[in-house]
Amino acid sequence: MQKINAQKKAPLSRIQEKNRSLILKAGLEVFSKYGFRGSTVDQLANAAGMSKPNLLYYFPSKEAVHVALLEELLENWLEPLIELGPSTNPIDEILVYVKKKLAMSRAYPLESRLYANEILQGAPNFSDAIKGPLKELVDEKAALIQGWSDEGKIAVINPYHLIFSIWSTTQHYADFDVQIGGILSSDKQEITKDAETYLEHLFRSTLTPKP
Amino acid sequence: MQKINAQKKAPLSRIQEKNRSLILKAGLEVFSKYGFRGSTVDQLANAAGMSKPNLLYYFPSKEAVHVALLEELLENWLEPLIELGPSTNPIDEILVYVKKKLAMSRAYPLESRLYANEILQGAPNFSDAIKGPLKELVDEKAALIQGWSDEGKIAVINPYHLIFSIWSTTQHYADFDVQIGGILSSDKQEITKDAETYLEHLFRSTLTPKP
DNA sequence: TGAATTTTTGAGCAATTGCTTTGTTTTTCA
DNA sequence: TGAAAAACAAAGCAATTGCTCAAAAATTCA
Repeated sequence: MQKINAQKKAPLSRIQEKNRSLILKAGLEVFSKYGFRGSTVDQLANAAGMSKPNLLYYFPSKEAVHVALLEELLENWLEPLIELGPSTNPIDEILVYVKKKLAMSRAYPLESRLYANEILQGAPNFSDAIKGPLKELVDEKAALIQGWSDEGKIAVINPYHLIFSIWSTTQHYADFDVQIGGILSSDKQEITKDAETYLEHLFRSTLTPKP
Repeated sequence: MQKINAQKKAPLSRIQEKNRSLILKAGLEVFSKYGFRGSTVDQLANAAGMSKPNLLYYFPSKEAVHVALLEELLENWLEPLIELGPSTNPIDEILVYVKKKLAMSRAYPLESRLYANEILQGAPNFSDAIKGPLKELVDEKAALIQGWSDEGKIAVINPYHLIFSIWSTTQHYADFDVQIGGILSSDKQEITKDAETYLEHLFRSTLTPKP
């Protein structure tokens, strides 16, 4: 258990780069589908196209792969909300955020499901991130939105629950993809278009102040 | 593989009744947290307070417990939507549905998570239900809502995506419970109250036709 | 009561789990 | 080129998996 120099950042050879990314890609596929406990190292190794011991040569354990994925995920997850900022037109500013989140659900459905799986299982590897950086960011943006509300630029709404509803409606298109595909017969592109139209109407109506 | 009399409905003794329900309760707790693949028969038996072979005396396999739970779930899941029907006040009719769904998320969070887990994993035991009864019901109610929209009684919206947004926003309070609890400091009762106020505003604004 | 039936479980099975050992192959670079 | 280092994998480890067996304990009911 020696770990004097916590980071001995040997700059990663080309092979290391490639294999670590193969493993992370495989981990994303497998963990997002079966959750941490439902996934096996064999599945990971197969999906990554390498032997089990070789996978464990790059990551010390199954959990290490999972943690690495979650850390990477957090950044991308927070990014669109970070970009939400002061604006002369708060409604459009919020709608841009909605559209970015919807686009992310479409572009990165596996990431969305990985996240959903982790939360569903009680966030055993993520509760620090939730109570720390995520909460701070949400508090900050909720205050911003509350300000708009106080100024009468948007309707009077609870900013936290607004954010929750943006998350839930947009991520739904990734997480419940199978359900939506079973109910709607249109192709994905059309579903996405309809979703965007609907969500634009949904949040614009909600945010527009009443006279 | 004989199965001449498919149903030999011996009417279940008191012991059978009790133990089957103990097992289903245990299955709900375990499967809703870890998904099917992430749950073990040992966990089920422990949660049910009985030995492993005894559990398997009542259900032939781990999968049988899971399937039984999903079948039970489907009915309860569809019920509130079934009740959505013709009304002279469509907006309130839909808002009643929203409130019922939110109440269900609060009363039966484990059921919600069981469902979410199954969908996330690709609905291996549920895709028939989705493409069959669920789709039919949603088609029917979407037509009803479309009618209201055509008559100008509610705003012009895509009824399918309206339903998806009701599902996602309400179920979010069960499925992402851990995340919400990490962000909000208020107690559950207050969160539920705020959620209800917010969702009422959200869907009323959306559904109210523009002049 | 007591014989038949139902319920329960300790022990155990083959297969799978996460991970290690041990050694071979490939790559690097002096 | 060749020796050191890095990359790889066959075999195997103890523990856990889903499930079975055989027999004991509890219950039912004539």
